[in-house]
Amino acid sequence: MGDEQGAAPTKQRRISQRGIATRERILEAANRLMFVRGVNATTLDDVREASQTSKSQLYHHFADKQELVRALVKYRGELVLQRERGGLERLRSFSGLVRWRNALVQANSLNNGKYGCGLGSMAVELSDQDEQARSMLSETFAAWEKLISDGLHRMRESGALREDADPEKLATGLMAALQGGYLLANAAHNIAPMEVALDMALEHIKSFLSEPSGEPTR
Amino acid sequence: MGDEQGAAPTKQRRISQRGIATRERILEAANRLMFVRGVNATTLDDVREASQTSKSQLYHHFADKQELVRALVKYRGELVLQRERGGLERLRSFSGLVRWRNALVQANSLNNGKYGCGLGSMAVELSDQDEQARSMLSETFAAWEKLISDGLHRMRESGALREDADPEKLATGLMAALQGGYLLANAAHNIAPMEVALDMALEHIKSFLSEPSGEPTR
DNA sequence: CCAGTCTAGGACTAGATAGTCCAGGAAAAG
DNA sequence: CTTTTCCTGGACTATCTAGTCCTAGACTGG
Repeated sequence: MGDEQGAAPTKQRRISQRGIATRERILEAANRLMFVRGVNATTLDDVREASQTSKSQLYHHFADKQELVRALVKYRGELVLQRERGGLERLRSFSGLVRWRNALVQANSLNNGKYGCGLGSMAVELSDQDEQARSMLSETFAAWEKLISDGLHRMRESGALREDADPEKLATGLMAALQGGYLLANAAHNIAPMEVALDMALEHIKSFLSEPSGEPTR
Repeated sequence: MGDEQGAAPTKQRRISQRGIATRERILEAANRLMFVRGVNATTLDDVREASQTSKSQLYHHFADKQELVRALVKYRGELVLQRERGGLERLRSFSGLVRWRNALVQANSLNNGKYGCGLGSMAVELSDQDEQARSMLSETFAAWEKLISDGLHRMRESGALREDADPEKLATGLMAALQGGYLLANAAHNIAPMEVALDMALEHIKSFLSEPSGEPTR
């Protein structure tokens, strides 16, 4: 992932606190605007205005719009992964997954599912347009899935999950249900499909829980 | 959705075969281009060139780009529903679902999952941009889900599916898995996540099958 | 075959948008 | 305090794109 912002390797730029803050302000504004309007429907002038900066600053910190978008992909990816690490890093039980599900649903129901997943929508918009962005997004999804599958591995090692459970596949299925849920909820302006989808995926995982006493699933 | 092309209601336009063919050619070209590049990244000049028509024809048949896009949403929706009707209308068994799954996977693997679902990608791109397009897409998704849930209802009535199965929820879950699968496959340029996601949803449905043990699934 | 209406072609315009440039100001270095 | 380097502002340009307009040709009904 280590790609520099276009600065020559020999000539190292001094970068001041103010500069860093400006760059951050631009990214933050781009993130906000492009989340609601989409990447292609957001102009640099929109970003400039919302970030209280100027054209030359934009082009000082980012070579062109494509680089800004790529930086945003990275930025948003890190935000999501950081948030998800909080909810998944210590995942050790099925009830932890349920709590994770509830947090996502609640977060998305604040705006009635209106805007979908920040990563998923970028993936749809950019995949056929910017190969580098696509591969970064793909890696981010993989890292996100790994947070889930790591948790499922822990559950399997602790005996909560049966041996024949495949954490990677379960994580992929859960992620697909999540993304599909976001998409349908966004289209319908209704959070329900997202809940149904996540519940399906959780039910599927549940069917791999070890059965200390009770019936298998139902 | 009977909205006229801007013509006054009293004055009805004659429309010739040639005109119909031109309109169709435009829609077909827009469909093709916007499928691979996305709606916003496709210009009217692209459409004009690809359809071998001219600006005035575009604006003769469609009031503006928004109307063209809306017509495309309808057009593509009808295409998908027609295709899906073929695969789902006579669905009566689990193995029918498996065949349906295989057909979708095979169709999408032709281009390595590169372009996702024509409806899903439009939904992501247009939902926050054109309320009317969003609601049409939402209705199309609902109709698609209904094709599935109708099949599941038939399965329940015939006793293949248990009484406690909820066809609507199962259909929503399957649709979400499908859309999420498309999205992840598109981002990864790899069909595998779509297969995993669909298999999860089918497995979930399978868990609601009546159990006279040996139910052949393949 | 004539008139009126529909269809086609493509040049043209207005506006938006990505990207450039340069002058002035702020911050660090000595 | 002076110099150098970096940061900021915003006017400016070239280009792209949606949308308009005018002319010519084709079809249909009488």
